[in-house]
Amino acid sequence: MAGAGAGVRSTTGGNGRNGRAAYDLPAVLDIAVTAFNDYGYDATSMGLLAERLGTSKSAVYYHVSGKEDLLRLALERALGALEGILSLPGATDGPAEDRLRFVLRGAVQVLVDDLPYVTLLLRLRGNTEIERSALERRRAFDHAVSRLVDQARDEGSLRTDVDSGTITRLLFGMINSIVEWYKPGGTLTPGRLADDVISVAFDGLHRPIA
Amino acid sequence: MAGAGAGVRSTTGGNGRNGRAAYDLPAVLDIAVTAFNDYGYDATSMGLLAERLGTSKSAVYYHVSGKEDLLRLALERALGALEGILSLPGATDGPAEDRLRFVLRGAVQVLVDDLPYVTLLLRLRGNTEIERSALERRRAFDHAVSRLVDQARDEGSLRTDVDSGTITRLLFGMINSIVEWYKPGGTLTPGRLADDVISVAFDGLHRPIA
DNA sequence: CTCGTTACTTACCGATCGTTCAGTAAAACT
DNA sequence: AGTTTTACTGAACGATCGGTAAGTAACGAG
Repeated sequence: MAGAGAGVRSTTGGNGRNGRAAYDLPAVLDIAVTAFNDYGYDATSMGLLAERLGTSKSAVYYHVSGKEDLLRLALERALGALEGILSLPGATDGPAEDRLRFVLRGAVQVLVDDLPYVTLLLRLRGNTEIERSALERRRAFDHAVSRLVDQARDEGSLRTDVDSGTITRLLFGMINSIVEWYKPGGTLTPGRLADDVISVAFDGLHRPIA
Repeated sequence: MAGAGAGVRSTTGGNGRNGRAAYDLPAVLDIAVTAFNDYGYDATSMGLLAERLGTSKSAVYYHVSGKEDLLRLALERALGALEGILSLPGATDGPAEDRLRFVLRGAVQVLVDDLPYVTLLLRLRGNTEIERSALERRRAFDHAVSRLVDQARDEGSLRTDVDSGTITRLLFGMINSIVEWYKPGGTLTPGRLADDVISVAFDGLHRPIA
């Protein structure tokens, strides 16, 4: 066993089958995603990943088919979490403004829960097929929220003097920026963060009338 | 003269001195920044830049000392434009809320005017010394805006139930997201965009009371 | 113990990266 | 014309990249 790394072995002493104990794939993915966010996907070498895992480059290839496979797995996790929001009852039943609030709150929650994974998703540029298909799914999610904004407008809840596409984009701009500055574990809890985001988005920066 | 590219020569037939006419450095920078944004700084090769310029790789090195030099020049332009806002009279005189509105409007204007340059700045990760020093200047700008938010709060213009740091970050999240979706030349003019941003930021998404 | 399966290790491959260098074409100056 | 200065060309450098091949150590099953 070479290297000075921690050695992220499977916590289960064995896998119930023959052979040596394997590295924990989720742990491998965690380290890969962190590195991708630190240095950028392209600038992160498989050698660096292996070093951080305390193993060799080719050992990584035993678990994943290649660098793009790591990216694909990570993006799947982020997209799955986001898409899951839309199928919850709170996103499908009730007045449009309530559903919009529910989805936005859920998005903040997912952002915080899977911070590095969503960070990776939000920084994609779409230069490979994997990135393009992930971006397409992300656009589908954005579009679903955009429809909620339209419905809330139709129901009279939202202002009509600003284009609804602009509103949706500014909304996502605000929410997505969270991955660039939020540090979990501080005094700002995820729940309070979601409250603040929703409140600022709907009521603005001015002091409340009441 | 090899290559099939456009050949971005200096528009001035000569430079008033000896020797051949040179490539226009600003034009070279434009192409470099566009490529950096398309593929990411690391994934953009000097070979690709040369190809887009209709030149050879080594010809680029006659004008710039290296890849990082291109990054440095580009970031200098973006940061200079942003910092310029803060020294204008509108940013230094008057009530804090007015100054805040002025700076936010100016930031939107700079974002649109120097879109690719600011885009590059906003995507930095800070892995080289050049990136780190640019990020420090960007943080200084952010901090100046944060102080304006604090002053506006002290003057009673802004809500006090949300942390001012959170407010500043959400504000910048909204504004900075513009580089990810705004396409100049459409029906949404820069001035209207700035109006919408300021209006949504201060008054929120709800329909106006009046 | 032996055997089969799993999980690696070391060494290496071709390709591409940023960068350099010696030579040369093109313009202005005399 | 010849000279000087500027702007480039083509080829190559060492380093590093993602990925592979062949051999081996570690385990469970019999």
